[in-house]
Amino acid sequence: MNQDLLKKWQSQLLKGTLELYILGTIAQKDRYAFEIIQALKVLDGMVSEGSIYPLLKRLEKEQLISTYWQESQNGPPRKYYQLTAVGQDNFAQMRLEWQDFSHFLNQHLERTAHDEQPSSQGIPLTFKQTP
Amino acid sequence: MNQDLLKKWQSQLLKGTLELYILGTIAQKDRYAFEIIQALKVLDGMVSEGSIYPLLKRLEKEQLISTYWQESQNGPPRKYYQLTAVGQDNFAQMRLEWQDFSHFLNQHLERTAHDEQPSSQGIPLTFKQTP
DNA sequence: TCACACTACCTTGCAATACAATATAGCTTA
DNA sequence: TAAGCTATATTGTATTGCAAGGTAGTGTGA
Repeated sequence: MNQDLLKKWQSQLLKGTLELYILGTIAQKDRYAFEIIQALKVLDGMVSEGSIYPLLKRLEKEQLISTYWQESQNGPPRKYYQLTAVGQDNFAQMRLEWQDFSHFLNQHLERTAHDEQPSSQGIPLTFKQTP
Repeated sequence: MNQDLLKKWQSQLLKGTLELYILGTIAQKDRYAFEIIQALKVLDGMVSEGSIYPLLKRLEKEQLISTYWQESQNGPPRKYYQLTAVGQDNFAQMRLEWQDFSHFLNQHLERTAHDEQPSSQGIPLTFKQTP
């Protein structure tokens, strides 16, 4: 497959989910941006600084996270991020959304895999019918 | 949680995955746009026409799908979409990407759920180290 | 002392994409 | 003729990931 296309698609996959990932990371314990960025470098350059800082800023603006500064033994001081109460709520709900969604898509792909007898009633859908 | 925020996030979740979903749908059997749109209406208005038509156009331009017209018993003629050979390849690969990715994120969230003893080595990462 | 590397922060401009809104037109039925 | 459904399509906007670039503190070796 065209590697450019693939890369473009990967970055599209990140939309939305990157936010969830970061919230999850911070939910574990307080983190500073550079720490997160370093960790994500393992992903073959799928994510870069230019994504993280603006995202963190947005999350702070939306009051899902808050920050505090702390000295470091080796290097400049670090700006730590922590979940607010609202952020925790939000995270929990987004997490459920994600589970529903990924489950939905996986089921759909499952069907694609091994049914060649077309379902007579069109495309079955099972994703959350929340009112 | 703020319902607007949630809705915005849902639409972000779709980025990238909508493409995969559509390819999967067409992989099952040839489809026309309106059929897909109708089916997706079940999703509480998560997806609308304005997303589907441009997407299909893009996929055609990238030669992942091709089209043919066919008369309908009730209404205007329909434009059917089918996967090309390239499209099938692409679909298969995107599907693997998706599986890796969703698995990765689920694992990450899993860790978030029930470890309060912080892993001493920072954030563990297991997502595909493809060369 | 000077240069370099590393840690750490941040901003700007661009590209991709979902979506609301809107437009067009054929077919059916009253 | 008009309404209502089927069906396709386009335009403009907002969101968001990312490459590229910038600032500054700390440590190390020549």
